[in-house]
Amino acid sequence: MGIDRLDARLIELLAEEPRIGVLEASRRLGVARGTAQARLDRLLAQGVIRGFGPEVDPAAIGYPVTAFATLEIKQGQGPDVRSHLAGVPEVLELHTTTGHGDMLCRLVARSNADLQRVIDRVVGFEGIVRASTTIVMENPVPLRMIPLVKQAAED
Amino acid sequence: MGIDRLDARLIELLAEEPRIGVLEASRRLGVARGTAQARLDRLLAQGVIRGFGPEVDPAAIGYPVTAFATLEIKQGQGPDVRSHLAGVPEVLELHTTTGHGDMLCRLVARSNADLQRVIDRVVGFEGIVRASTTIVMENPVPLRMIPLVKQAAED
DNA sequence: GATTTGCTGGGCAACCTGCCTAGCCATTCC
DNA sequence: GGAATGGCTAGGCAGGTTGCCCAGCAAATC
Repeated sequence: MGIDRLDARLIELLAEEPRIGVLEASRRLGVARGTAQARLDRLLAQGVIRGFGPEVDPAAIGYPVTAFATLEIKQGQGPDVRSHLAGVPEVLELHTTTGHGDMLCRLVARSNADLQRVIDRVVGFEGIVRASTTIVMENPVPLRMIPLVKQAAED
Repeated sequence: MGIDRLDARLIELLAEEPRIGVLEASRRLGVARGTAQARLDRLLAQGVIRGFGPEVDPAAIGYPVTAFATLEIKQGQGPDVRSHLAGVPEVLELHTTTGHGDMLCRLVARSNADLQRVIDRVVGFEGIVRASTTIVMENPVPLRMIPLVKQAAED
């Protein structure tokens, strides 16, 4: 039910050069095509690989500013706040966290000035008590899974 | 240099069904294959689409716990802390933020108990003054770009 | 010892990709 | 006005890939 070294190498390979396809991957891994095919099918079936969606860079479409906002929610307003935030395109993701009924969300904006508009829209909602925002300056480690995948394969 | 409606629909289509390929996409969009091809090439060249890497679900490979840690860094230790964190597989991403020389990082762990080990490893480094961690309970809005892409197309 | 599971190596038709051509149309430039 | 440019359509072609199938084999399991 876990993941082995072959799986990890497959994922790694696909992460580096997503366009190669199963056949080429099997060649590089030194296994039969059927094997690579079967592994990939299994990884998809198990949900290890969710899909191969295009990774869009918000900066490249005019949203170079990223920020994280911590929201304090009024008791029992969780569901409403969620659907409100889900309706804001600039909210890229939303997590509910431990603590004071808090949420953490990732925002993007067209500029620092525009961020104000986004934040106003985010917090302009009955049920959000308080919000604190931190702006991202750099992203030294962009979202990555490969090191984790490698580690997971050692079991 | 921006993005138009056709681009947005293309991205949307590829996000929903990444395996369809250019030909099928062009059919569904009602344009010639060459057009879809050219659009996709341009999106890739411009960096709007970074790639089509596999989206791996950490939970499915044994890391169901997600947390965010805010780190306070000692003056001038930024670069060292970065490379330290880059070496920890459980650190999925790292941002430097405004404020007190802070960083924000996303962590995963095998369990709540295991999270302690991860945090110890993260903060067990000369240069990190303080760390505060919040555990993610739910993820009502998983990372998404489509709404933003649609909005960006309206310009 | 018998069965199951996973891998290999190969084959086949259908399909897609990368690349190219030619014509068309609208916008832009001289 | 007239020409050039850029983006789209429509089609063709060779080569590679996919999806699917089979038989043989080895190791692990019962």
